[in-house]
Amino acid sequence: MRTHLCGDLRPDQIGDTVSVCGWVGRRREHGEHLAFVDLRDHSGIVQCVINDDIDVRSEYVLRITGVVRERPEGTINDNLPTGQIEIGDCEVEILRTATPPPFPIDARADDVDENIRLQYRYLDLRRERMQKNLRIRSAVNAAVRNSMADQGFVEVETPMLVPSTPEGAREFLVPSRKEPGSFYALPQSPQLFKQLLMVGGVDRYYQIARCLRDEDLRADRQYEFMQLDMEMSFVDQDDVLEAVSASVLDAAEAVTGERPDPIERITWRDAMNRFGIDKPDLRFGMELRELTDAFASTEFKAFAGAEAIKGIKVDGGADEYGRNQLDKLTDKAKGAGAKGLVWMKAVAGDDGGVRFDSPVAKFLSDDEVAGLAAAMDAAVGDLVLIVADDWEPTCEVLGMLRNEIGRPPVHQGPYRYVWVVEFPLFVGRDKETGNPKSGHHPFTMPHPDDVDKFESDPMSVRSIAYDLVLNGWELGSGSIRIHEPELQRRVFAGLGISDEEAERKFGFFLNPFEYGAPPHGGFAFGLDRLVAILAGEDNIREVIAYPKTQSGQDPMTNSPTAGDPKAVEELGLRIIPRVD
RNA sequence: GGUCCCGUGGUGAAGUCAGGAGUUCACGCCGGCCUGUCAAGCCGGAGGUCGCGGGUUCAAAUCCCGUCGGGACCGCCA
Repeated sequence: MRTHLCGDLRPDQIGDTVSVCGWVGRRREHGEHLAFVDLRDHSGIVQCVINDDIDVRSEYVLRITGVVRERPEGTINDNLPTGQIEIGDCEVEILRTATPPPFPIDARADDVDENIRLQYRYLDLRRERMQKNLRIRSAVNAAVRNSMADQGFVEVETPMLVPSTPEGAREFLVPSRKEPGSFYALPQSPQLFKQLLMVGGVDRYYQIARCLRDEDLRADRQYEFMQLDMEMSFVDQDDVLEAVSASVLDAAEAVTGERPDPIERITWRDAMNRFGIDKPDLRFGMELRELTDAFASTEFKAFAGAEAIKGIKVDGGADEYGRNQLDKLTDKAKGAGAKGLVWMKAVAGDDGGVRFDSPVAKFLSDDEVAGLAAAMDAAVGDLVLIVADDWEPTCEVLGMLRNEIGRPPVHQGPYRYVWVVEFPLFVGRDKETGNPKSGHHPFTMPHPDDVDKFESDPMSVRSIAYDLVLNGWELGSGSIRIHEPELQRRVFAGLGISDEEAERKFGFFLNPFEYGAPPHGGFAFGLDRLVAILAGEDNIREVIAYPKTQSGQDPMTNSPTAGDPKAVEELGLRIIPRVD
């Protein structure tokens, strides 16, 4: 039907008779004998000069055959890639008329209520921004596939109907018709299957896998999302990190044309100490500073005896933050679990040095003030925020404040990838049993140097688990897995899981290891998140063709919908009336 | 489960704090004029249950209560 794409026409084609197909964008009519029509397809727009009085309206679908010609002197449009030429002597074929769209099919729809964009997603997708995002996504998928294939990985599909597993994210359940009362689950990840592929001798597996989790939605979370899922046999952590790095950097290069620097590494403990979070955003400073020593012998009660005292400095923030805003920051800090927040404004002292304006200044000695100014490297006009508490909450609260105050939108600025390694094996404790909980999952390899601390100090045991972080978003995580039973038993013991319980909960998964599980490890990273950041979006819905809203609905199809009573009955289900 | 923000012709906004006739602006739509525009221009016109329900009031887009929908975040996401 067509010889060229609209956006591809250039002065090279001058004199050629071409056919293009697309949608009518803007029209500029000058009476019966002259009209300019911008014809649009996914490649861009081209101006067609129509000398008939043919009636073409917004979003009509046309096939136009005409001659490419140079635009007359003074009518070149530098804002368009096709702006040097136009199509004249146009023969217009209306392939389909159209009712006017509810919103303009151009950048102005960026401001349209997202619900309306999603209701008419097929129109939204016609826009340049969405076309660009879909193509970036496709390029990332292709680059990742190429990269994995180049590295000797084998693409294997795993089932979508899987057994329900006891722990982890809430699953979507699928009722079985043949066995009423029984359910499949949709996979929250292919974890079980990929590790068994290693037992199966696949050696290097990957899959662009759809994962489903019935958890609340966010800017970076959808019910369904895509992961580059991979697993490798006979490897250590470096092998996995290198393989993942290669595919991520290949994908980034495919989109931006520039290969990022090798990805730096930081330990979990350093990340917490310096940034107060396990997914640090390295694009800006404001690092946490250590103040524990500076207040080692303080009389100030809020600081005395605290396990950790740390601060962050807001450059020039003294004037910017009034009492009102400081109160809000304090509320936020308390909301995050802090006992309180100490703020100090650096002002000029009588001796030319720095002293601090603060409600607590009077409790601090001259030595402490000097130590604080030095440790924070505070200059006149700076705002210092200090938290004193146990080590982890101190870090977390300041990390939250650091992000709150200094963090740019996720897509902005340079791309800062970072590996966070040596995550703790256990994180927190179960509210009911008091047992430690797995940081990553129960099959994660403990750090070999820490194995003897299992019983004496379990919470300090590190693991061979790692996250990949980009601009403060967790792209993904992985670990080296436990492949031999004695170590697995010790980890289960640390988690408070007995042999019987382990057999009951995880037997189906671990018993196959008895037939010879190779040492193995793997990783999975979220493609939606990577694509969103590479596309300059701060919301993964913008890079998903048909996303759901925060309440899990699709305004275009109105799903979820009530189940057909017959179908429900056939599944052996009965709907319980909702009680509020 | 919680905190905060938003909902006004097809679209985007102003109006809401401080109640007084569905008022205004831009885009779009319909009709007319117009042979070099590109956010075309000029003239005219149509189009709204101010998300929904209740309350207060002589009077509600505006105040109060509830509810629905959207968004950001906390919880949750081994």
